[in-house]
Amino acid sequence: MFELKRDRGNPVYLQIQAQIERRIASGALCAGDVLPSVRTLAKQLRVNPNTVVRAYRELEFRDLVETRHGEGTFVAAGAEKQAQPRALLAERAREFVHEAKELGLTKEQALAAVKSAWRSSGKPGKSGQVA
Amino acid sequence: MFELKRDRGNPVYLQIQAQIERRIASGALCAGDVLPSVRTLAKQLRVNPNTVVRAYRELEFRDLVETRHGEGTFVAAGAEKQAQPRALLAERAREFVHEAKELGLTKEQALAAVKSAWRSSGKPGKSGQVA
DNA sequence: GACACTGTACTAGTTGACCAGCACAGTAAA
DNA sequence: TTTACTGTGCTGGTCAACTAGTACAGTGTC
Repeated sequence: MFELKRDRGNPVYLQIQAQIERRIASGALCAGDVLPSVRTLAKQLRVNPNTVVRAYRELEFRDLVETRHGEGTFVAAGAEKQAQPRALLAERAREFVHEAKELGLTKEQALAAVKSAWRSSGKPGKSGQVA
Repeated sequence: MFELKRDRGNPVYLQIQAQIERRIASGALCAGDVLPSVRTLAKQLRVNPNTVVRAYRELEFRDLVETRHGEGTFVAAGAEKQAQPRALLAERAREFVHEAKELGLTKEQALAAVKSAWRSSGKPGKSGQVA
């Protein structure tokens, strides 16, 4: 059974995504397993089907699931291997957040640090130093 | 001289904030130094004074600068010590981004991981909301 | 007091993220 | 073919983040 916490800044589609991801990483969902249809899950969670679609789509983008029009959505082959490094990254994220909180940063500031790092890592040409 | 890159997802006020912070961390700006007035800097960067105000306000919240109504904005005493751990965090952010990119994540997914970690991390009071 | 500077506060427009509503299209079994 | 399921695509509403416009208020010098 899937569960949601409805509050802003905690998008539903990301929660759905994360829950499926965890089940794949833990082995509760295996390659070939069928996921609830978008309508079924949407009804269960009392959200719009499109919200579930969005979660499924991102999982598909990362090759964790496979959707077949008219048939359903399935756990992809090799999904577990995809999901595990993700779990590792979640651990890194927790470490980063821990340090940020110790410095008294707000969530926005922590996110800004990541965004900034993302930009400057993208273009190894110049290091973003301005002064 | 301050510089901006105008693109979405890279808020101007955060860029201003980051540049001032770097100058403090590097010693280019010292305690007591006066910063450009909000209007001066706004004119120079071709943005609205309020955008500069927002940057200054967040820096003030973190005790990096001190604003005095009618006088100006100054680098706060002890600002350098505040700025240096921040630079360390930027390093952590870079490491995190590096790993995320190796996993083939998009920026949005990496940010989602941080957001998720932020939520699930302890809720010690609240995280110093600014606005 | 007049003036030129400084920061402050309120309001509004633009944009994007998120979610919902609804119609459309593919698949499979009776 | 019909029916009941499946996913897809388009559109619009709501909300928050970001930025701008404009008026207000404090400080210092003449």
